[in-house]
Amino acid sequence: MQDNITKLFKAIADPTRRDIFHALVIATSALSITQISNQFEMSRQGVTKHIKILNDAGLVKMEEQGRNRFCFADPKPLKEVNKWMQFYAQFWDDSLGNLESYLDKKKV
Amino acid sequence: MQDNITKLFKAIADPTRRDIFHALVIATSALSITQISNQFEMSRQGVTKHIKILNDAGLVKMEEQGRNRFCFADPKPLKEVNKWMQFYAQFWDDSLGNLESYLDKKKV
DNA sequence: TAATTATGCAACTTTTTAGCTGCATATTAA
DNA sequence: TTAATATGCAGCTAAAAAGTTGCATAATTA
Repeated sequence: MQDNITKLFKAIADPTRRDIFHALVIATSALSITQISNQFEMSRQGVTKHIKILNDAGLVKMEEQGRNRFCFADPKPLKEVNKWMQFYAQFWDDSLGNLESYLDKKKV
Repeated sequence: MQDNITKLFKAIADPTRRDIFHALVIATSALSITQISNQFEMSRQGVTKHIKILNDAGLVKMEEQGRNRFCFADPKPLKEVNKWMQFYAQFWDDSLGNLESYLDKKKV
């Protein structure tokens, strides 16, 4: 299968999933699948699939309560994405200069 | 078509493309398509396609020189990804507390 | 108990993605 | 000029992704 970081990147690469994730992050409480589906012009099963992918990536957690399955966002895994980006951040500005400093460090 | 941020996320969602991008970032000079291809166990045309996607996302720039097309990385667009993540960073640690502070801010 | 509601599972279609091979062409080297 | 090299373009395949509908089932509500 795919490694975790790839799962993460793929999970947030889809605009609908970013929207679902965002809705869960700013929600004041956990939301059931149906509640989430109602916010999107897509079938419930379509939303369910997206949530499964977000869940596999660790970005959404669930809690069953009777016939409801309440979902809530867990942004922590995004730390990994941030970590991945940190390496490239040194090249964002003044890229040549920073590249040189990176190469210097590498030599030492 | 896709919006820029989605192009960016999709570009880095593929592990091969992250590898190609990384190779270009740490390269001491621009590399031709053939030079890049030689570093990967994949056909030149496969690599070319990945580079096109990275180029569309703005992460790779090119410069033609005779029969060569030299490629080099441009990590700047990743700033956008970083910006996207900044919003969620406030929920990484002590997520409930920070969520509340976000909600407080929203109310004001 | 009967009707409603929330959900999962399975099967299917369509689109996108990742990769390939083959061929044409332009540039450079012998 | 001939051979080699670097590349693009087109077309193809296979697998993955995004989304659908239909049906079954468990939990609630009337």
